[in-house]
Amino acid sequence: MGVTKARRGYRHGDLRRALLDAGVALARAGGPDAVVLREATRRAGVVPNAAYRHFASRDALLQAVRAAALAALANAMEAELARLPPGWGAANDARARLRATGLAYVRFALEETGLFRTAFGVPPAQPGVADPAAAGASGLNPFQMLGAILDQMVAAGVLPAARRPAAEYLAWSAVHGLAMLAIEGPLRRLSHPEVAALAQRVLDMVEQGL
Amino acid sequence: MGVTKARRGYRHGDLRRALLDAGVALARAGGPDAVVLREATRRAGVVPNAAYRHFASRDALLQAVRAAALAALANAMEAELARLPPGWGAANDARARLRATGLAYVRFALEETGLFRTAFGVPPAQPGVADPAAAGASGLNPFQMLGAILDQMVAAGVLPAARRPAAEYLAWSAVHGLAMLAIEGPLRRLSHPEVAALAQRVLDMVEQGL
DNA sequence: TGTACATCAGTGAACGCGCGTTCACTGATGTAC
DNA sequence: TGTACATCAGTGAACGCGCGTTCACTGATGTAC
Repeated sequence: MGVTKARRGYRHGDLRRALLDAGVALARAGGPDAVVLREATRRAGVVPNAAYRHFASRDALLQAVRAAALAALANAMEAELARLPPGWGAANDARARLRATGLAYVRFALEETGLFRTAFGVPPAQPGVADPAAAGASGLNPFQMLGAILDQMVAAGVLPAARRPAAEYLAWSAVHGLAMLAIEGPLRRLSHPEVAALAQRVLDMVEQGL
Repeated sequence: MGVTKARRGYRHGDLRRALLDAGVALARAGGPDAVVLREATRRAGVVPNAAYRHFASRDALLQAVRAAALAALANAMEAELARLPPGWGAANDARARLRATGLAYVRFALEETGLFRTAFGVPPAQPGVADPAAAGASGLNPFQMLGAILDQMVAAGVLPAARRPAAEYLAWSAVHGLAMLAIEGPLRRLSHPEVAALAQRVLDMVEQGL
C-alpha cells in the first residue's frame, strides 16, 4: 500500500511499481476518471513525462490499474472462500462457495467502490483476452472463479448439467446488478447491512432460479 | 430529435429546449462524459455562455439530460407493454408484463447505450427525490413501473404477498446486471440476439426465484 | 394607435486550469576491457 | 582492481487543447402610458 518514495541516487527504485500504486490509490478514491497520469507522477515524486519510460500512454497505465482492481476483487473473493468452514458434504460446500463469493463481490463493490468501478467501467485494451494481471492469488480472475464453482455444483449434483451452460452469466448478472444499483443507482442510500440483506435474498433467488 | 436551429430575430426560439436536445444527442453518442456544455451551445448555434441563461451550470444541464434519458427508458418500456396482446387472464398478463418490461430494459441498454449509461452513471442532484421529468408518458419512471407490475402480480395471485417487499430490487438487480455486463462488461462481445436469449433465461430465473 | 422605456436573452472577449504528450538534455549506473 | 564508456531512467521546459465560467455589453422584445 502507498507509494514508494525511496530512491537510490536520483534514480527511482521501482518507478513502474510506484506509478501503478499511485494509480490504484487514485482509482480507489475516485474511480477510473481519477486515474490521472500527471497526478500519479506527482505522487511518485517524479516529473510528469518520466511516466513514459514505463507506460506508453495514460491509457496503458489505466489498463494496468484496471487489472490490479480486478485482481483485488479476486483476492477478496478468495479470502471469503478461505474463511469458509469445510466439511458439510460436497453439495452444501458448493452452495456455500457460491454464496460466499457472491457476498464478497457485493461487499467489495460497497467497500472499494472506486476499484470496482475501475474494474468494470474501463473498456479492456485487447478485447476477449484474459489479462494474467487480473487474477488473484489462486491464478483465477473473478469470472473464472465463478465458473469453477458452478462446475463444482454440477459435480456435486446441486446443479443439473443441462442448466450449467451460461449459468455464470445468470448468477453474475443478479449479483453485479445489485452491486451497481447499490453504488450508483437507486439503492445508493441504503446502509451496507441493508444491502447485504438484499444480497442474501438475491442469492436465494439465484439458487432457486438457476 | 435534432437541434432547433430556427430563430426569430437574433433571439433563439427556445434555447433551453435546443440545449437539452443537443445534450441528449451528446449523451446518446458518448454517455454522460460527452455532455459538454460548450459543444451543446455550438450545436444550438449560440455562444458558450448563453447556456447560463437556462442552466446554472454544466451539471444542471447534465441532470436535465439524465432525466430525459430515464424518461426515454420509461417510454421504451411502456411501448413494449402496449404491444402486449391482452386477455389471457390476470395471472398470465401480470407475468407477461414483467417479462416485457424486463426485455425492453435490456434492449434499451443495448440500443441506447449512451442514454442508458447517462441515466444510471450520473449521481442525481437531489438524492431520493423523484424527478417528474424522468417519467414516461404514463407519468411513472422505470422503477415505479416495475413496482406497479409487481403489485399486479400479487393481486393476480402470481406472487405471494410475503415475498412482495423489496421484490423490485431482486428483479431489477438481475436485469440491470445483465444490461451492464452486456454493454461494458465481459458480455460486451455478444450479439444482441445472444443477449436477448440470455435475458430470457435471466427472466426465467427471476420468475422461478422470486 | 403611437411612443418611451424596462427587461433580459444572447454577444464578445477573456480568464485560469489541468491535462496528455513531445523535445532535447544530463548524469548515475553497470559493463567490458 | 581500475578505468573508459554505452545505456537509459529521469529532468526541464514547453506545446496546444478544450473545458467551465465570469465580465461588461447590446439590442430586440413586450409592456405601460
